[in-house]
Amino acid sequence: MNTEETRNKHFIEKIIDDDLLHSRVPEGTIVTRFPPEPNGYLHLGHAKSIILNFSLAEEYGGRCHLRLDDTNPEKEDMEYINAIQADIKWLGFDWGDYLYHASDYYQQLYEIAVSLIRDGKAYVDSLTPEQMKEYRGTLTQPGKESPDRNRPIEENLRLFEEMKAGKHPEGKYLLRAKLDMASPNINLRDPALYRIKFATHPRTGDAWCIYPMYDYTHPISDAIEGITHSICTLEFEDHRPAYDWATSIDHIPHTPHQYEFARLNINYTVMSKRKLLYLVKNGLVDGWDDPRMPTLVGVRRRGYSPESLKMFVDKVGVAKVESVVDFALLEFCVREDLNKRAKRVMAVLDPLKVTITNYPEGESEFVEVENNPEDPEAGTRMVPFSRTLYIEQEDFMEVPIKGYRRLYPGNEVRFKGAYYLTANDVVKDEDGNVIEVLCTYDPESRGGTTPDGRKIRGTIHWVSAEHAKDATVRLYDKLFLTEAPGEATGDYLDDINPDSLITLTDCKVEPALAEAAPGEYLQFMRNGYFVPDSVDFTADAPVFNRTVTLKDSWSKKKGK
RNA sequence: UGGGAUGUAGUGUAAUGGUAACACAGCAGAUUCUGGUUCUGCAUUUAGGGGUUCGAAUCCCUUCAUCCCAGCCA
Repeated sequence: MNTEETRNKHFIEKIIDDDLLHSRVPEGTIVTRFPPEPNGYLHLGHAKSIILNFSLAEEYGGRCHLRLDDTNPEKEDMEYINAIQADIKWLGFDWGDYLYHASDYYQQLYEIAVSLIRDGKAYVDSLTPEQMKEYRGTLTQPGKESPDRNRPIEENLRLFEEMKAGKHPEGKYLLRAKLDMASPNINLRDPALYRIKFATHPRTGDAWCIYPMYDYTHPISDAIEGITHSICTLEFEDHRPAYDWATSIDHIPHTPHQYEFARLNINYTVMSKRKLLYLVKNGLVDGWDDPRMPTLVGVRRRGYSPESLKMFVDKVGVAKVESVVDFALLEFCVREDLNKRAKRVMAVLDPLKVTITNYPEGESEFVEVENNPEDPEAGTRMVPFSRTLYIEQEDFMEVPIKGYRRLYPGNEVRFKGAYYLTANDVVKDEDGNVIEVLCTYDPESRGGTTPDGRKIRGTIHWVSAEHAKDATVRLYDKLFLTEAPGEATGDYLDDINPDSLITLTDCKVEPALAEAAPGEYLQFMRNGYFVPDSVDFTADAPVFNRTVTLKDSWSKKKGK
């Protein structure tokens, strides 16, 4: 639901308001539905549709059905049917008792088709696919009527019955609606209603060998379920007349209406099932749930929260303009949400050893660090501190650049929650690389403040060397290098980002992180938001995925 | 080029005849035990051309641009 203080209603809400005002809604309540075809995993584009449909139902006190649109057994699979349900639940929506499948209506759909034939409104056609194409005409030229268009009703009835009984091979016959072959709208040039397919359906098995088409099934399914507002994407605008035709067939119990909105497009990614499937099948990613994928299983494993997705969809809005949303908006929403809920912890991704020369050898202590400055309820935790620590390589410069306020010789910085340290000397390897920084600490600064109240410009994170756990950290970046993958060369694969995944294996993390729970939202202080990987994380070998970086104004400034 | 739709800052979305706005992105600055957060400020917008009107993003005409449709896919 919309959590903004106020937001202008979008055009679908305005339509609903108007329908409610004029009592055009049976039962006085709206009914929406999310109708995916179970032929792949759900992605961010589906999330927009799911959130739109379910939120509308919540907002108006109506209900939202989940209907699996399973009318093409060649493409559909139980794997997808299950995954879709899991994804919707993860998003936080519940269809309650209203789980349906288009296949639930096969018998009814069949009977309606028979009545259509009886009424002379549908006929069995024997045109081959090639002839069909030819007879259909073109965008600028009307089609012509099939010789079978005036087949006697009795014969149509008999043939359709034979189709259903499996007496004819695939492609031999087709049941078509008798509409208008000269219509400028090609969807009205006697659309196919039923085709023969000897395929095993994931739910009905081999019970049927004729399967109803989308333009016939979808509107009638909506009508049967009492859907009031059937919301779909823009490319179905041309199908609305077919939708209206189907819902006006005699004895259809109710007349739903279709409204179209613009699908969600995001730059730097691809959203078509075909392309995503290709990435998976060819090992360009590690599966549908690869954290770089725009699939719901992918972003979930990446560490995006359902709330951040809802915020994103809310900010994107609902309109009829074909648009491409900036990836940065998605990342903003993720940060915005995670900032409130992520537990702050310290993890060093690129370790550099620091030794405190005036800290007693062999000793250690615990310092108290807050879990989330944004959330007073989050409390604090105790983190071990000792003579030898790790900090980020980035946080030390032997010769500091302008504006640098981290550790450098002679500079005093605060080690988060612990003490003030001053760098005095470095140890180098034979190549001249700094491999260790020698510091002294001020025992008076324990807890991060001193009695004299002196100001410290820099605060950096750290872990105690002897207490730290080794961890693997996966840094994810955009899957594509360009805003519109494939736009320049015609092949989206040309724009794949070779560095979309960087795996760091020598990271040092706070000991408590070994007990992190997969899916727990974390912020590695100053590094970004991370989540334990839901597949590979173990206490012995922790693996973390970077969800999103922190906003970073320093690297920009530094680059100038 | 037949039909259907759509054009508002860089991006997305409001404003439906009465001061063009919100968010993201960008750029400054302040605050800060995260160069994060928070706060403040700045720059940038009605596709073009006509018309109606005291007044037009909004109404009319026209041009242009973009998207969708010729599956026995959804």
